[in-house]
Amino acid sequence: MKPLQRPLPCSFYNRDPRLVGTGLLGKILVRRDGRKLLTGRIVEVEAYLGADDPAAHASIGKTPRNSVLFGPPGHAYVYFIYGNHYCLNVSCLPDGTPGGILFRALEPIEGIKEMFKLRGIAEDVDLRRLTSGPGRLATAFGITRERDNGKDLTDARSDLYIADDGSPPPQVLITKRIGITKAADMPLRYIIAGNRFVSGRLRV
DNA sequence: GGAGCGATGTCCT
DNA sequence: GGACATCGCTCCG
Repeated sequence: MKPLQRPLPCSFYNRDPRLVGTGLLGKILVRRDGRKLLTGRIVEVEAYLGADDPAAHASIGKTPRNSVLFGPPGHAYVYFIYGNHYCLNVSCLPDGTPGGILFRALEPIEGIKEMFKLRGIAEDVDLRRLTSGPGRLATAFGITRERDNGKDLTDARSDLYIADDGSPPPQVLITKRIGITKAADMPLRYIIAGNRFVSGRLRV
């Protein structure tokens, strides 16, 4: 672990997802894959709440699939969507109260060559296509439900965690969430203003 | 560069 | 049986 890179503590996630979401921007997602180190700066996230948020997986109540969202804060909720893609979330709020943050885009930092390999695309492809989008970043970091669902993301000894590298908090832009049909107007998407690695399509 | 669409597995009703 | 927090390809401009 780098000197300036410390995992965010459990208490960071033990709050309203809206606060966790803005707080996560600029932080670092770290993956250890054998001897390979993959890191990326978080540039786009979305908040998903509980019973009051029809778009949230937690809104239908606790099921085997979404149980991590109802567990203790700071844990990875990984689900499989559209028969093709994994998506990474982190649980928020205390044990028993659901809520989470979806990771939508990263700015790749270390292990870029390995990310291209995991994505199965040529290395001359635009860097913005590497980790921009929830499905893409999960693939680039080798994240699957089988491997990572339920993992504690506050543990630096884990092969997947979230770190603070001490960089100053970025300017945050808030928009509607992307790619959902229910509660599509809630302003719960957070991006780093002006960052070129945020994902593309802005749905009306 | 943007709209349209098919692929495809899993979970819940 | 249908919905789904996506992606990459086609086709059209």
